[in-house]
Amino acid sequence: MASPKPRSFKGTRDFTPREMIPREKIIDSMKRVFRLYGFSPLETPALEMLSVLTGKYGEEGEKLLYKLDYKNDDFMNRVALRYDLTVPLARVIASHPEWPMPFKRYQVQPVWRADKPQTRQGRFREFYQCDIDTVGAPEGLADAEILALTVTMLDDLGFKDGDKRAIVQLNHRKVLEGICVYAGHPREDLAGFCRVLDKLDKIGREGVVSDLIDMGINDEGIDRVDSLLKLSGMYGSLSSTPADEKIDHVLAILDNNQAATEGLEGIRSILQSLKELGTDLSRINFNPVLARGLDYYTGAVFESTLPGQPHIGSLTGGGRYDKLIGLYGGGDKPAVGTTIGLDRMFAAMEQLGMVDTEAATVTRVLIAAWSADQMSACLQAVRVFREAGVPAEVFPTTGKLKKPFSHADKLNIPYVAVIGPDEAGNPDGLHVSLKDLSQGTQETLQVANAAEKVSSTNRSAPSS
RNA sequence: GUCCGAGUAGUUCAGUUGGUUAGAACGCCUGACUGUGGCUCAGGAGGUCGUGGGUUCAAAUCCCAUCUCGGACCCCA
Repeated sequence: MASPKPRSFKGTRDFTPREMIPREKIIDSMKRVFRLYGFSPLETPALEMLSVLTGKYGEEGEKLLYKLDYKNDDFMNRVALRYDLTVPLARVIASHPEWPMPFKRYQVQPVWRADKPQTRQGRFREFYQCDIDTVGAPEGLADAEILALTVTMLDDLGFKDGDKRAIVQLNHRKVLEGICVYAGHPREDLAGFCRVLDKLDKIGREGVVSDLIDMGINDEGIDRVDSLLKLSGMYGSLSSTPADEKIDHVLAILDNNQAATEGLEGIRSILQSLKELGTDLSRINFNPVLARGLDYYTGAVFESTLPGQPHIGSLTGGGRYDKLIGLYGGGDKPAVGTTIGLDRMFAAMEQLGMVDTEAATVTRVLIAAWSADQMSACLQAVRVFREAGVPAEVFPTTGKLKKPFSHADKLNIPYVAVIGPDEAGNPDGLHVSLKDLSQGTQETLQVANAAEKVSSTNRSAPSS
């Protein structure tokens, strides 16, 4: 019987050590920032009751749910893989009404979506999201903190300058509602209207205008929307206009629309808090036509993209969802948060050459015995390295030293420590011959001194 | 869900109007090197040409089907 070729499910990947090492580094640095802002860790199950997930993501999102087809046909007991981390959070909050508010959590776990994967665009069927949310705080500071954290995070990871510069875009659902009414489009189809506006960066101003005409919006409405498209910041002279000034522009255009006015005031207060938090406001672009797809947003919406890498979708995305938690009973609780797309950021970093994939192992010293007689000396030595905090391992076979050296070279292990009769039998105690593979230099010294030397030299910085 | 393109060694690919035993580079293994990697040199292993059918004296090559992968939409992280 021929065994079938092993392969992984489409849209899922294995992460090799070469990828996991930089990946864990990124996650660690993100978690550190989350904690600095007062967010605490939370995890939820991969499986959710189907009824918890349905009706939250809109028609498009719903199609992407992985529903589990197992023996139970009873709808009430059916199960699906989680689609995001926001809805599970809402469920957790709704089932713990006694928790003190505000509640701030971060969560780093995979989610699953049944759409067509496209690697270059950083889209997969299984991918990691890093969510931060604040529940139980009104619009303002909480929203600003999420944005401040997002900017800090992106800068930390290197998405700061030139073609690597990420831009955070900010808008408010109520502004969109105002624009929809102003264009003369029925409010019931706000979602459809938003979808067209949202395509601005992909199909351009002419594309949006022609789509709006197809929707049945008249000439006057088109002119009105067009005057706002110019303020998107996606192109043209107004792209560098300060947000305050743009808010005034939009306010002047939509001044007798109550929803828009409220939305603009919301944006203004978020920007004020951001300023006081010390965030560089030039990283934030107020874009009155930014829409975003998910149905549950009610207030501010935001996302960050790489204008230099348009094929990669948004790196982060989030917003305020004041009505979602109330759907599970117990009354509404306001909430705001963002998702940081780890895999998409990683894909972008790989394509931009920002990832160091040199190291295939975490081991820093490989210990090799000249002959079987020195094996026990090797075990003694590896213990010394480990106690000094140096990741070390013993090459398991003896024979030609070419093998352990070649192995170390292939995995980019920086040091090899050889123990032969001379080192093991040194009257001053156990010695090793420590070779620095990148320099090609070697010296024989006490094990403890070798461990000291290795732990004091940092791994060389990644070449750019 | 819609529209394109591609499947040949572990990887990236070449392979003429259909014609002997299907090639290269890199990688891998062995040796030159019985206390030492990278560089060099010599040798070696590795392929049912995605799968199934058809045309033909003859198919990696032409035709059909199918599967898989990649890209562009839609949507999103």
